Amino acid sequence: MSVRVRFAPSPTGFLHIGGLRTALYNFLFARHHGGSFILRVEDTDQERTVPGAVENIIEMLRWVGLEFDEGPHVAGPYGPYVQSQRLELYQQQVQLLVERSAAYYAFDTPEELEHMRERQRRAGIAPKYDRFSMRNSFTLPPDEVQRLLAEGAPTVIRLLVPLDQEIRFHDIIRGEIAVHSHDVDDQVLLKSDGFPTYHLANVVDDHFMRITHVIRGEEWIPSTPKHILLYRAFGWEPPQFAHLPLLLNPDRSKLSKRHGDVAVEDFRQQGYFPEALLNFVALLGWNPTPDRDIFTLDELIASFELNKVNRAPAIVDRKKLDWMNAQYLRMLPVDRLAHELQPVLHSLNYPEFPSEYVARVIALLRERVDRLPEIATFGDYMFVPPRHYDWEYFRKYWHEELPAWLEELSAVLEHLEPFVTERLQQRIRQFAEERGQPLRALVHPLRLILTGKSVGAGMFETMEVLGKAECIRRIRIFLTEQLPTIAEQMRTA
RNA sequence: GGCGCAUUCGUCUAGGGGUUAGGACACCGCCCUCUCAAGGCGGAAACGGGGGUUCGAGUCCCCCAUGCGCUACCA
Repeated sequence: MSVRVRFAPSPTGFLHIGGLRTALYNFLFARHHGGSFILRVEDTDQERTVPGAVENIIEMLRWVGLEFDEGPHVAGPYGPYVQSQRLELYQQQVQLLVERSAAYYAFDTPEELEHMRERQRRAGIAPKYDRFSMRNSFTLPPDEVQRLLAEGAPTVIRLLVPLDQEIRFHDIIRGEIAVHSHDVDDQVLLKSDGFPTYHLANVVDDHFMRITHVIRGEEWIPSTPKHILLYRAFGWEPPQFAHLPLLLNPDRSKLSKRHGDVAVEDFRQQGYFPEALLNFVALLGWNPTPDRDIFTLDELIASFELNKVNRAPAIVDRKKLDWMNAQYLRMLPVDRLAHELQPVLHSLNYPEFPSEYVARVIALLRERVDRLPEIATFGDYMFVPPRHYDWEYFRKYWHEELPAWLEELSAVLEHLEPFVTERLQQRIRQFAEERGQPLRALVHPLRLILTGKSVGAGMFETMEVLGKAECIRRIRIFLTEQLPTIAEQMRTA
């Protein structure tokens, strides 16, 4: 039987990186075994469903390169893939359970349930549906039950959990897990609005969609016994289970927005590469080989093994993501990067530049930043003349004769051909030596004049990319507009 | 409270009876150097505690502690 797995988000918000990892592991498992990767939308809670959430989830997964084989947007033989479109199926199936006495009707109001829990809390016992004291088909006479049903009174259907039984199941990641039926609640299966709860819909769909492996978050471990009970009651073979460890904030709390960005969309917006984000998230809870950290999707697929996934939760470390993204920034082809940087340059209102030029700037600066968009800000001087100068830096290398040298150097550069790194290096070094100065006495002022900053790529490489005309222009502007006043300050200071 | 899951450097992890407990990020130092990076070299840094089992436990078992999850007509 071929492997079939599903990613089953509820459309209640944006895809966050925990969801991304769950989707990724499902995807890796499916691809590794040549199986199918299915999207199923679990929108059984009318109140919490957020319009547009499904589209966002699909778009984010597509952005990182995870494509589904079946789902609401691609169809498939086991649809519909949206639970709100399968209500009739759940209702039919749960009816079977009632007929087999594996489930029963209950008529309690929310207030009655609240009172029950209040009593239990005061008595110091675990809150759990009390089958024998509430209003349901156990406590009510049959004709009364019939009457309530006929009247259309608010009704739910609950799972009849066996009284004294150990429920056990095997988890691929964690091994045997056992829970006593005492500790399993008579879970609502069909809500009074006719919608199924997660538990019912999940089991029914996994069965009819022929899901072979359920790979989901650890928070589902406590309800898996209910699912096992349902499979038994239906007489179906349960799928295999694998519960993934949680992803945590740096303070070990459950991943949340309050601790920074968690939505995949946020990372995209900040200029992280999809490859880097996916690579990073893949290594939270699993690693293909301990000797390196950078893997292609194909490599991840080839080495993925569910039973090698860790059991302990993992903390999301932004620093490592930054490092990983930087690795990709250095190895991705510059023409792609240039293409992606153009919109950023545009949004910053920089003039238009040919991709050829943008590519050269990227090659020049990519080792100095973590994310592509930073090139536009860190290297702003490659696109517009410096507007601010780091005078502190300038002061450090100030020399009485600097104004004169700059005049002379400007003339020298005018005649330098070709205007390339090696020639610049050689000529400026010679220029400094002729004046009994170390190279840095010229390079630093030049850097300030050309870039406004104290940091950046190699000066000669930078000059070559900037081009002769622009270099000379910036020196001339500096000489006439900045130097007269600044020189005066330097002398008096 | 009950039930469940988990526990190796600060973080991600390798390890599955015999290891100087390895790698990566971050951190510190040195080298390189026109600055900043990158890179190279080096450093500091971990098996939560207690009992067992065994000739021998990070590795197996039990207890405790701690953390997290679940405990809805949410998923």
